[in-house]
Amino acid sequence: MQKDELPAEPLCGTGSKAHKRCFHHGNLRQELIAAALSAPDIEGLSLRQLAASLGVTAAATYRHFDSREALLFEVARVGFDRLRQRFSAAFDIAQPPSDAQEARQRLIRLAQAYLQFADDEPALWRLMFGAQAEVYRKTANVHGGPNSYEYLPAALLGLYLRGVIPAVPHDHDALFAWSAIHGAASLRSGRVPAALLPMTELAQAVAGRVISSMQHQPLNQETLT
Amino acid sequence: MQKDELPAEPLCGTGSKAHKRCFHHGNLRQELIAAALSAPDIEGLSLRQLAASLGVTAAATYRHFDSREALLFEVARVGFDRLRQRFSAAFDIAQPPSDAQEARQRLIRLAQAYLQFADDEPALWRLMFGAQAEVYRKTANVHGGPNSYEYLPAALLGLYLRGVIPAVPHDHDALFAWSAIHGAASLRSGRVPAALLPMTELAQAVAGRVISSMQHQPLNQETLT
DNA sequence: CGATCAAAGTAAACATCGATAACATGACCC
DNA sequence: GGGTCATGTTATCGATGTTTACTTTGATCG
Repeated sequence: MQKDELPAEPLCGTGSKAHKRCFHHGNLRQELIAAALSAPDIEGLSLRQLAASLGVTAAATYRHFDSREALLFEVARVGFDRLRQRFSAAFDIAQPPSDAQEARQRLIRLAQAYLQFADDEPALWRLMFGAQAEVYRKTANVHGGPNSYEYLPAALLGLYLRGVIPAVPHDHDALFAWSAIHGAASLRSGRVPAALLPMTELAQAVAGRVISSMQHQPLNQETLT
Repeated sequence: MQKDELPAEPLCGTGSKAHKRCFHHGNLRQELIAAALSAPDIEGLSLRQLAASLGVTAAATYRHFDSREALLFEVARVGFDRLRQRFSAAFDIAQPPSDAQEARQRLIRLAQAYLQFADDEPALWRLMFGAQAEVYRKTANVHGGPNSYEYLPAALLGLYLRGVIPAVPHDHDALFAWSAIHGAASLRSGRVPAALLPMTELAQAVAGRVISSMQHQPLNQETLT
């Protein structure tokens, strides 16, 4: 895949400065995580097979992780960090958008980053947002820097700042936007035929409609809370 | 739970009229499905435990299902049928909405049915729309009657017929609406805090915004395809 | 330099799982 | 009443996650 994000874990010696590596296999911990990351089905992977693929016994994994779950937990952590990196590439959260057009593009790029991630790393995506999402989501941001969850509200606020939408976005607007983007990614990941259009098109369709939903005050009949 | 939907499977005798039951355990097939339906984690259930809970050996299940997957497949079928029942209770697809207000309420009720289902039967929901969604979705409508997937387009068309939205809904509109509703259910099912507001509120917020996104023609800058 | 000792591997075992094969039984039909 | 076949049981297999006991390794220090 690519070089990984985790800081080098404690090597062998306790107090001394980090030498090269310890002995035996090297730092198995990282390799286990890396191997798991590139597995076609992360949630369903077998510890024994994973260990064997690294030329190591299954029991060796328990020197580095309490359980299979604990390994997946660390894998999910890497996943959330990768997602955050993609978000940070979509726009600089510290800088307001230059104009209305840029404000729109930010939301589109954000949606596209989300969708592209699900496309690029489907197994990792399923681990992070699948059945066990509740568990793994906790790992979302132990890291420093801006939180993954800050980007969407920031993008929506940018739309207001540049006059694209008439009111400060409500919490419900952010939830709605997240739902729409996440739902689109989920349907696409599930190969729902309608969601399999070219991704830039999908990102624009979703982001554009999210913006459209906020462009006019809710009409008289139903208050949208 | 409730009495189940599947027609009584072939009893013991081939040709005769249905007597009481066959012998041994009775119609194990139905009871396996029923027991699986009420398991706290359907995807993760163990055939052996399930069989044991019915006082039967694990091997007995293979008289009725080719594999564990085949059982889950049938469970998913029941799930999709239950979901369709909820949809059909939301509105009569054969009847156009009486007026604009009713057209709106139809979409809200549809969203609420979807969300309520995910709330009421979370394990079944995860089976149907989780990691293996692609597999199980095929079971969605073997049944007769209107397909689950027809309700959403019908609701959107109703909005147009009653003048709530100015144009015939595009396929992308239906995809967007589904994404938003499905995404909201997914976030809620994953206990994302923001999605844990009272469900009627959530349904209104989502459906209202879906409608709002279609109430005005897309503005000049981005064609929304 | 060599003894020490903890970190990091192995090997073997256990319980559980899905799945299969061989056998047993009892309901039904002629 | 005997045959037959659907439906159960028992026994077994290979794979899995996990634990235990043992061994190996090499960094550390007197």
